[in-house]
Amino acid sequence: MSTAMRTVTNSNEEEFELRRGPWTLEEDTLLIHYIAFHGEGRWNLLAKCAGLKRTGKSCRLRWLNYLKPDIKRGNLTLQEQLLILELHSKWGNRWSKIAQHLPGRTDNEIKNYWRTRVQKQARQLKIESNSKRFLEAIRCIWMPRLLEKLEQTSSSSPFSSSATSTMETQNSTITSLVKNQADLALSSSQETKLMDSCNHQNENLISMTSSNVCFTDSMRISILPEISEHPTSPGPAISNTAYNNSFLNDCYYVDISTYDMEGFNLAPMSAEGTHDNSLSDCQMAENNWINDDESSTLWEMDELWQFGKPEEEGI
DNA sequence: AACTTTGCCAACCGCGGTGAT
DNA sequence: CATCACCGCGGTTGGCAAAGT
Repeated sequence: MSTAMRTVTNSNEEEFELRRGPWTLEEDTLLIHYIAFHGEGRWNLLAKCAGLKRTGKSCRLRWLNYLKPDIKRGNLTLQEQLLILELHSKWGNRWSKIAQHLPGRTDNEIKNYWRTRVQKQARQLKIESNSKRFLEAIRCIWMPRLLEKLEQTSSSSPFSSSATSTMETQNSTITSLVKNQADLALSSSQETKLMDSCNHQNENLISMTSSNVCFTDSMRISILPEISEHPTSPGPAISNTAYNNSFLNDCYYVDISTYDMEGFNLAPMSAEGTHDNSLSDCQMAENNWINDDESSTLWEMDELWQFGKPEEEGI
């Protein structure tokens, strides 16, 4: 039987065909017009009244994830990625809740992003995507990297990228926050201290210089406005966000000076690179997990290796 | 060029919460 | 209070396209 059509027998009523699978243009039009006149909600009733041979659920999903006028299309911007990372660290797989803070983005889209991009990295590192270690990697490497990239794009071509063509409100808010944070961080010349998880592992692989991103209790990234439990439009209010994850209680210093974003394409490792042969054991990530134009790869092989190593030292 | 693998995303499914009866 | 229907959420799957071999 075709997967696009299933016969459903209703004990009380006539047998009718219930469509499944991809929506047709005609169905979309029907749904759009019906909602335009009658509004959304009461999905089962809506499906019947609109003459759609779909379940209410299906209609709701189609509307919310695809047809709704304010749905945003295209790659997630750096800001959006940052938001997702941040909010996920806060709320976990509460996709709907997270989506409320990304106007025009659906929970489905965010969920897909997480599964295809983020969890993929965890798989390749052979660590649990919800493990402390991976969360640390996200916070200590990925988010600072996004921040730096944001900093670069906002200063070099503030009006050119799609990142600035969408999410204008959040963009200006986050960008300014990011800038402040970056300035703050970069002005710090404190003694370098490696992240806990990187502490005793191949320290020579990460050359530290005087410019470091410094995350301390008092100035944790703060890239994001305080996100309320009940989001209000247009955008979240601004205030400092303190990370309360226990594993972040330590002060993390992440050297970003060694992360050459422009040349950061994790091209196939050269044999004479700085990397241990044992890297091959680690099934390192390929070079394009955030591979659209504006969000080049943010992982460095060295860093991945640090996090990809088996749990040790009581982390 | 043909085949296989991988990535992506739309859509479906099952479950739990909630309100109406 | 119990039951039912509906709704929303999160997990999972299927199918298509691109990339790789």
